[in-house]
Amino acid sequence: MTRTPLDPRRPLTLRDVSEASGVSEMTVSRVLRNRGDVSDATRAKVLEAAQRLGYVPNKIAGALASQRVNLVAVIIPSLSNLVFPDVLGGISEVLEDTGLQPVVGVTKYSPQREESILYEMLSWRPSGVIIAGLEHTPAARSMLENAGIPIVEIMDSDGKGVDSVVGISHRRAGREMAAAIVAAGYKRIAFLGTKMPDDHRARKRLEGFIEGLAKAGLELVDSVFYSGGSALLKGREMTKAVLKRHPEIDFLYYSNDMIGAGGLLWCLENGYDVPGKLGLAGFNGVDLLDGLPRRLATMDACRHEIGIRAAEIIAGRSHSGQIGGEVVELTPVLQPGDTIRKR
Amino acid sequence: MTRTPLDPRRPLTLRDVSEASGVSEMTVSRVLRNRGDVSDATRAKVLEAAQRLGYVPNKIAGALASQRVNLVAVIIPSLSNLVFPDVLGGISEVLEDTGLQPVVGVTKYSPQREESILYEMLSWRPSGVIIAGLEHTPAARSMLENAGIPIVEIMDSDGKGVDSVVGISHRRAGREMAAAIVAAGYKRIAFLGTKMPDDHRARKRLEGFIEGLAKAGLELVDSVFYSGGSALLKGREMTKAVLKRHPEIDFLYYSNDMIGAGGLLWCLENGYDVPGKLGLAGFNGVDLLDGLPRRLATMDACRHEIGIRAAEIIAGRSHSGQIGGEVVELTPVLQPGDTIRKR
DNA sequence: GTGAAAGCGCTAACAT
DNA sequence: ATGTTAGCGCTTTCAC
Repeated sequence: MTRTPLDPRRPLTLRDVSEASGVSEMTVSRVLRNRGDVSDATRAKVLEAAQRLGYVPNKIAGALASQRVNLVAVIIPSLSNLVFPDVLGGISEVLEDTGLQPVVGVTKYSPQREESILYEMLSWRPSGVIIAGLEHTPAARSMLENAGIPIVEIMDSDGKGVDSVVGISHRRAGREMAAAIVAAGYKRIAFLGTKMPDDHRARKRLEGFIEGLAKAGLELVDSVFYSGGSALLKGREMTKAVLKRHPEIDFLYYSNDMIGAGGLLWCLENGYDVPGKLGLAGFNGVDLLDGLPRRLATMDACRHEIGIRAAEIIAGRSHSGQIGGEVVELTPVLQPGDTIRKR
Repeated sequence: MTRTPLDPRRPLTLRDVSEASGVSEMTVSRVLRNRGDVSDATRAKVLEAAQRLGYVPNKIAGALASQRVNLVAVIIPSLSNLVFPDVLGGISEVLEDTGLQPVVGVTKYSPQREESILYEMLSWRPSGVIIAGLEHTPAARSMLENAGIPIVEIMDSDGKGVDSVVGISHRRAGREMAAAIVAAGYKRIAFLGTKMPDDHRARKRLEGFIEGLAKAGLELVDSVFYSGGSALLKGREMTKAVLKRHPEIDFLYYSNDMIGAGGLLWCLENGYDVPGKLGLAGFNGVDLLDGLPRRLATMDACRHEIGIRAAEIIAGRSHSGQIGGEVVELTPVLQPGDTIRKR
């Protein structure tokens, strides 16, 4: 399809607005970007023409000329998680009044996908990258190191980041949950999680949890990992299976609130004495828990604040004023709810 | 900051790869895009150099030169909804092997935000737009009409679209739910929804529902709208309130499954005879329902398939082969579950 | 199979 | 306050 000057579907250019308004391209450009001094009269002429024609600027050309792109790459493992939408909320909130725009990529917990999404996004020369986790393929890590833009790795602070890091220590979260459970007098404890070899944060929580139990001379009675399907349903099924196998269990630690909620519903329906004879806890602090018949014990993962702090670093508005290499470790708070007994 | 030729943070260009490999920029470009004939020897040299240097192509320049952008704008109202992540899943699935990349914008149900996000996205000259709903500001509609690229409006088929449309009739969904409820013998019916003046699909479902009741000579006993907070919790609260106000109610129709689930849990805890004396239904068919103590009646909104069909149209792979103006009306299926009594 | 030249639509820098 | 010039880093086109 050739582009004649008369083709009505040819996207409009600055030149069209320039001709329609009798003002130079440069001045049109200035008006449209609110730059420099332009008289009210010409400004009005230009805006009228642009609006009448329905001109939409070409950011591709603009970005190439100015070497500036108002995009921030945000790379996360999943959207169906309830946790990442919260992080994104925090990010948007901050970026909204900076002129920066988040662009989201989803890796599905695959390091290979992460690598290729990162490559794709970097090829648009964004102003910064916010990426979940500290574990990346060597190629991805090297891209991040050489990108020459601010990088913020989020969610996890257990390890060394490429540049800035905003997260929580999942290992510590696991340890503290173990400590709370032990302190409440539970002794025969099992772990239920989703099978996600590349969910390093869930893995670290489990490691910390085991460590915490060990400190009290305890070991996990059992651990189960499922994958796929409705998390709520999986939580039920896993709970039923593990309690059948080990009726002596007195505490179930779930790797996330959704499966924990499923487990809680199942236990209540089946007449378990929660938290008297059987304690339960999840992780994340999702607001879905507010609607359950009983409050599942959990730990707030600071999702919204992680988003805010990460975006602030990218926007150069971080509290510290530091340039790069900032490390922010947030502290998740244990919410004992009604599924850990009081002592 | 000036860019000396020695600055190690200056992004690499084709020229750098060209010099490092002793091959012309043009040939490097061909290798990197797998275009045209290049001898294996030079191809190897180029790839080696590109990899060694860590070259990441500049898509901005590429897009400007080629007038081709592999981006598809996807504009939706919310991510925390459980429904849009499913649509996105369908979209990605299809686009994955077309070289196209979805870029997501979230409007929060604000027409103004939708307009500005659309403007922003169009300024990157995407290859297509997938946008939720048929209702837009006049300016947004005009941008869509003049964009000169495929537009697919999704989720809703009750109205006239700009170009292609893939969705379901929410009015009809409401009518059919009403018919099913009436057929089951319920008579004193209330509606519970979230207060969302710009959620046109929820509005149309309610309108269709009222219409369906009218056909049987019935009227809504009550309707309640809440906003904000955990949907599950809101569902509980609304249910409690409305049943207190109108104890004679024998059916509750919820505008979405999440508040429906909250209502279901509350009713079960409070000893209501569901579905004998009180029937319940939601909308969407979210898989969370699988994990509830009883299956909430619902209607599948065909979210995943909507994503697939929309993406196929953008990718030019639609079954019909039609160019533009395609209208696909999907048929939501009533899933009676265990909360509508059988006759 | 490879290279040289022109230009995509803008904006930085420098006039005036 | 407004205009002119020279690219931004690629790809298209055409030449060899």
